[in-house]
Amino acid sequence: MSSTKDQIIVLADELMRSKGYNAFSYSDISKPMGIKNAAVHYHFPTKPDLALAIVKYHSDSFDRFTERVAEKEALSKIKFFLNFYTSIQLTGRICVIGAFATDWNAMNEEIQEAMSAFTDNVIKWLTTTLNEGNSSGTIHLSDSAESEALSILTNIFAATQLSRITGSDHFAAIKQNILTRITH
Amino acid sequence: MSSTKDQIIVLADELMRSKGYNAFSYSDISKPMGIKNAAVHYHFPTKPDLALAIVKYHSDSFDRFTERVAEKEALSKIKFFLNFYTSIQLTGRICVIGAFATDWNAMNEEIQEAMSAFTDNVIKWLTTTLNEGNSSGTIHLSDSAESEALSILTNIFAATQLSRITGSDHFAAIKQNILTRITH
DNA sequence: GTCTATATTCCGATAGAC
DNA sequence: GTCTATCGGAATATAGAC
Repeated sequence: MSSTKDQIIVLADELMRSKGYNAFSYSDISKPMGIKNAAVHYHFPTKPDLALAIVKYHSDSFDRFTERVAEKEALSKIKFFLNFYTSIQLTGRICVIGAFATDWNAMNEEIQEAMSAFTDNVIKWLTTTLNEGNSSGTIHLSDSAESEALSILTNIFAATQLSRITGSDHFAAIKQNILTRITH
Repeated sequence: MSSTKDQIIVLADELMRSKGYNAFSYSDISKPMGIKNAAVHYHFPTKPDLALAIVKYHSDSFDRFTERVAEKEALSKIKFFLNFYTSIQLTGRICVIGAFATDWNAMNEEIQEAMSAFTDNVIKWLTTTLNEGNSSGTIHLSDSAESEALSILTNIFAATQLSRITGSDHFAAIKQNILTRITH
């Protein structure tokens, strides 16, 4: 049981990450939900309001993710992170970071700031986790932890994009390459 | 001196890679060029025609690039390739691969096939070049050449996206990380 | 909180003159 | 090859009843 408002966010997020922000409309949300355009506008008066809600949705989801894996070993945390992207790829979507980056100049400042804060959070978590694993010996770093974090993040989120164009085999190869790199 | 048609393609490409395909309109092209909507439609009857022209434009540009560097040493080729992305980043745009990937499900089959062929070409060139450098000893590979090619490509094209959100320092770090990886 | 109805604007696209 | 003029449609958004 989730509220109409929550259902709208989930659906809008799916649309955003499959067709792009400017390719979906309020009726793409209202029709499959069996409600009217005006009902969506009641919950989210403007489309930027909807975009902002999508950012917050991902920000909250990521916070829950980090809490869920907090007690696990570092390399295991990274694997859970990468497996999350596998589920994105399997459903034909792309990572929210790339989706917003592409439409960046069509977004207002409030949305941009929320996305920046969220993305910085992801990078910080990756950096900290890589350092953890490096200290305990399960992860091997050949550059600074932050540089490796940026490398891994761009690898995996771009892999969801690239595999749309060239096929899912490339996603698997990129994911494996990351694991090979940090464990050798 | 370039034709109106060529100027339209260049401008449409800039718009596509700064605002996204569905965020720019025919008047975004005609107004700055000082012509009318109908003139753009004369050269490109439909918007998908314009998108297809953008793909061909990049495909031709890439072919000219590979010819230009053909006689250079492998590591030097890779550096030219990465420097090309630096110029993309400096102008605030993103790589065309990511731009089309995000709007993938809003594109017709003809465009998708052209983009797939172009992207495969880029991957093949990277793979061949990495093998070249590995044989001559200037490039170090710790995985298959194709996996490393995919890793480098996703790193650098996603870096143009990520740096929009978190700043240009991250682009520099990712680029440096690639070079460190293949030379150590 | 959802509805009907509608306002407004913009977009992609076309016809026909020059 | 570019223009004026315009069409049809879709999109965001709002007013007011229920």
